[in-house]
Amino acid sequence: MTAEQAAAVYARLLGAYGPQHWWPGETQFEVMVGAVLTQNTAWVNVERALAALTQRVALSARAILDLPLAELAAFLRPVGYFNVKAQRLRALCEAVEAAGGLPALERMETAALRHWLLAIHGVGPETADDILLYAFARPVFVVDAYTRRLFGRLGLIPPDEGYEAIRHRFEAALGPDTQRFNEYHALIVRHGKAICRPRPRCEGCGLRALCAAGDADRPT
DNA sequence: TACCAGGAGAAAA
DNA sequence: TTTTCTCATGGT
Repeated sequence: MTAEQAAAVYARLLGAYGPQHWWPGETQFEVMVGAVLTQNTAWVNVERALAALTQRVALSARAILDLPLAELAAFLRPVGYFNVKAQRLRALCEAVEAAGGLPALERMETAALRHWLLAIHGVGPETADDILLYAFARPVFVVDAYTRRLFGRLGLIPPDEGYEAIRHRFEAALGPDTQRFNEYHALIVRHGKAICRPRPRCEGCGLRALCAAGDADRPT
């Protein structure tokens, strides 16, 4: 994918949907919590769980750690995988507390912070990059299922390429630009929710004219 | 009824 | 090392 292609898709998406002003979280810590809870889950269900949780306790690492695990899981029922996510959220909170809180994390270099995040149980590459970009404003491109689907169909990334390779591809094409990474990923998700669905195949997708050769999964 | 939703980790091959 | 399975509720 060339810089021109990356810029062209971005311009199309921005023109179609306008600025998205992501992430839909009020505070730095809420963004971190939301990143874990939204794993393989629609955001509307994350909002339900967050509303239930914050009605009971303040949204802080300490307050969440003080909740019994079963009670925390009960609040997380709307997001699905609630037993798994209760453990993952607790692991995140433990790590934040052990690190000395958010100010200590803010002072870390991006590579070190990413390494720290990936060492937390339940934080994989996408969740780590969500947190880096949207909670810490670091220039890291987030690759998710929508990104793979759209750019695979456009023929701009190989269908079986790994997470890191795709991330580097975007970062090389766009240059380190936190604001653009933020908006670009939000627009990809918006497009994915609206049009670029798993099936039927992208009918009516406004980006079809950009489709290149070589992807069996792209629209016909 | 079947599929999908802003994944990740464990287990199996 | 790579692939498959499991976790699970809620909406369409």
